[in-house]
Amino acid sequence: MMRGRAEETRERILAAAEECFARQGYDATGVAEICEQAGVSKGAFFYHFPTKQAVFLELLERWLAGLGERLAALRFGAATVPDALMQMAGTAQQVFEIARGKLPIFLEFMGQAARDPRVWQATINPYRRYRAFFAGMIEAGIAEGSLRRVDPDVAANALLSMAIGLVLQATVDPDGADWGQVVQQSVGMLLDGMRCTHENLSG
Amino acid sequence: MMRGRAEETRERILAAAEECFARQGYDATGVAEICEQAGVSKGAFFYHFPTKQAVFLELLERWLAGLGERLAALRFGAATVPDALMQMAGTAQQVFEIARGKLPIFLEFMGQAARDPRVWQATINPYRRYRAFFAGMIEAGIAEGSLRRVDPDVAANALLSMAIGLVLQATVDPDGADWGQVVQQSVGMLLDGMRCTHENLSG
DNA sequence: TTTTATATACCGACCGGTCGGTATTTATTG
DNA sequence: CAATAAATACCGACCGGTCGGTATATAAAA
Repeated sequence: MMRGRAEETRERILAAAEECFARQGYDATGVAEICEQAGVSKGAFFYHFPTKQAVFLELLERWLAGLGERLAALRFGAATVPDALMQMAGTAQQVFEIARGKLPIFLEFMGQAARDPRVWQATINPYRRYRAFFAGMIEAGIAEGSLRRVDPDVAANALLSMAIGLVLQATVDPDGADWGQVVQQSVGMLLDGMRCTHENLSG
Repeated sequence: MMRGRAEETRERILAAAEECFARQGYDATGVAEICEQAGVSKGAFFYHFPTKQAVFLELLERWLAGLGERLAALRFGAATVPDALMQMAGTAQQVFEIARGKLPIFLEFMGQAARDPRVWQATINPYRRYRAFFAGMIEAGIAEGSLRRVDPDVAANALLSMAIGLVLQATVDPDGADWGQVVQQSVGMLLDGMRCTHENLSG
């Protein structure tokens, strides 16, 4: 019957917090506000979470885990590595549309990570996994002959930097461009410098 | 002669605020704390600035103006456009060293810009100038024959995205890499996709 | 003295978190 | 099954403390 009532309350708190954090930022969002939006009392809030920061951290972990899953899923859906990367860039359009207005929480995550050691720890490990993941893809691309013999770590870093920069711009200036398209163009241009062309294949 | 005593107070407040914001973030920094660090009373603070946010905004404007000047200065110091861009990337090393520990304020700026309309206005205009500036450089590069016929706007966007992403990473994880070097490698890789000739010796 | 500049004391709003108590669900027992 | 006990989930008033900002006093300069 009421099985999982507590669980549902937890989820409602998390959802409300996510929305508030995205709209106003972590500090500007009061616990009372989250509770009101979740239709839950303050008592319930502190029954399910020890502190406000705990909510933030759980949100962060879910977000990072979801991102990792999505990346991994797209990894094996394309024939060649450049294709896979372009396909990832292609999904950016949908991601931006879906996440519109919810994106500022990304900034919040970064900002907290730069200062709070706990948040930093929770962020940096997935981040390094992503970097290794991309480096692995580049390596595979070189092995399959679709990419030049670039340094995989450098290329992965360049790719990640661009991705981060694009997300940031889309966050701050969502109406400034068709970011979905910009992502494809930008990544495409970066890949042009890594693709294996006949001119530079054998030196 | 006490000429400029008020001016010096102002500067001390700004410097103290910059340091505090960088170390703890905007919200976590109290006016009292800024005053203490500046060796100034709260009365002096609110004599020179109407609100805490006004301090933040002036800091932001100075920062953006300084960045613009530095970019413009480097524009005409190189023979070709790719050279100029690589030279800009080269200065990143110094910038990161100098700004070490002062970089988190960049995140603060972005975070506020995503939410506060006034901060957004103060940020977006310089940002668009930078984008136009880079687009102009790319165009010049094409004209001088050192770059392929890429879309200048797209290329400028890619360049800016990468720059933003790199600064962000260096902010969150300053010890995670030799960012100065990473900047050069990443920008170099992007330029490889835009260069006209393939004289690059891939390492 | 009038104006400018800095200092001190203070206010009201607000915030994260606590606490004593209540409702609801689950387990136990007759 | 019903009755009861125990554990779980939730409520909302309240507290200590902080914060941005103000009011007012004082010192220096013009």
